[in-house]
Amino acid sequence: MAPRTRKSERRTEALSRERIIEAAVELLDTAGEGGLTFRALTERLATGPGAIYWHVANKDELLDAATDAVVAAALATEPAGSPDSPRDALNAVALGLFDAIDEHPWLATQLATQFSRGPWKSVTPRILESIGRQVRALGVPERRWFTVATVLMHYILGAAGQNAVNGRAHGPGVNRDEFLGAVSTAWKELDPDDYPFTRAVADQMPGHDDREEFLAGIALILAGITAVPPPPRSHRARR
Amino acid sequence: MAPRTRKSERRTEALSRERIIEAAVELLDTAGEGGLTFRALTERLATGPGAIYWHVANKDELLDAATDAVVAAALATEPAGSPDSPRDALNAVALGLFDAIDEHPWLATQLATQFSRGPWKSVTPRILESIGRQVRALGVPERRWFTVATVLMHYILGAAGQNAVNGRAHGPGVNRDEFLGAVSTAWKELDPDDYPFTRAVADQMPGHDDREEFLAGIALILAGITAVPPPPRSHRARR
DNA sequence: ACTTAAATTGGAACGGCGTTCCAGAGATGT
DNA sequence: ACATCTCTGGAACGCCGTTCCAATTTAAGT
Repeated sequence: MAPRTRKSERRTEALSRERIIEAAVELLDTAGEGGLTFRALTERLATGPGAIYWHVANKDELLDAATDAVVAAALATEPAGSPDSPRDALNAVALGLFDAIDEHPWLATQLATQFSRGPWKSVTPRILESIGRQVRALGVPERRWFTVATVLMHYILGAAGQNAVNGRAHGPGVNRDEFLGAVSTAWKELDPDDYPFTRAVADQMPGHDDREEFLAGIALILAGITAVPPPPRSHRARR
Repeated sequence: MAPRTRKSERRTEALSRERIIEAAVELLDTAGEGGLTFRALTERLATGPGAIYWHVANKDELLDAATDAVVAAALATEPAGSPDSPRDALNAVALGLFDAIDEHPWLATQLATQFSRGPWKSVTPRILESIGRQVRALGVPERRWFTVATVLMHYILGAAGQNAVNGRAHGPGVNRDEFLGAVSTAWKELDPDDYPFTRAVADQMPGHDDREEFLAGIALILAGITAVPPPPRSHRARR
């Protein structure tokens, strides 16, 4: 068979796992979730698929690594000795994730799908740890650590992902206010018999400030912590 | 050009959007998220792609429809006049979603990605309405409806999705307890300096009952409702 | 009953994706 | 100089969602 022709010269700057992950993040940021393909990656890195597969097992691992890198960076900001209260520190962690998801909208989907597959891998402990430390600092009894941290984590990721979507462009010239207004009016056209609640909240949606609403949710959960906790386990008020 | 040869006879039972969605759900249930392909669908329905595309715009719409159908069915159970307290009714809604996600594990991913794209379409108001009605019945002041319902929704969907993953097979002969045990031991091998909290909660994870833990999270949020609400809006303590 | 138009079907083909394969170029040691 | 190992990137494979369109069934008009 004919010998393969080698045309281009070898890369000058060596390929590395870090460079690949970095390029993947940039590609996801600029071209969206569907923008990360091995072909786009090979073009951007001026190489071939085999070179990438030498450093990375497959696309899932690459996505995991990109997610982990961005989340780690988001949680690493504000490390130094800010003598804030645990509440403020928790809000800072939450807003850090909020901003990271806002800046990299693909994170929302990626975190969700990563939770739904190999959920307890690298990124989950990272987030749980950051939240959990503040939960512990708040004086929550250890028995309830898991419940409280889990509630906070799910709310933070869910709400941040939701709000990140609101702020994105949904077509040419559609900004956040227009988008939320469109949703609001769409909800007000729902059947009054089937959707009384949704119609009622449709009014208060367009006006609110995202971060404030987000923090209000966290405050609500924290208020639940200080309230009388239900007895240990399987011991709720009965008889 | 040569005339196409027509070999098989036309379907006896007519194809319809409902039949396609039904087949899609079955395919997702049996073969997993990756199991739904147009080729598998054409084989199962004994037809061709064009026939399916006549009834359904594309795969995303099909996934949306499948998700909506399953969620609607889950929320439609327990309609009749059970004179439960709003708390019990809310728990019932939450457990309905919990069970639906447990029975159709692809729902977790699908709901998450659907939230991250056209988030305010059909399925979101459906869930928000079911939760919101109970929030209203609980006597929550209208100003806080959106916050409370949103917190509950994000927690319910996040935690239910997470727990659904735990219960699934992750390889041959790996059941829930083994899986959680493996996660627990993996967490206990994390760096004690970097992950003190995660290591601490690793112990209490394998033992707990899923539903009880799930409901404990909801109870925590509900406890926050009755606690003193933070001042109206844009009025938090500053300066 | 015959004709005609519209609704519906399903086979073939297209472009793009993740992935695999492997010849060979650079580096390194002998 | 050679042998060996690391790393590269072009070509090709199989599967995917989707499109195209001839063929067929159904419905309507006469």
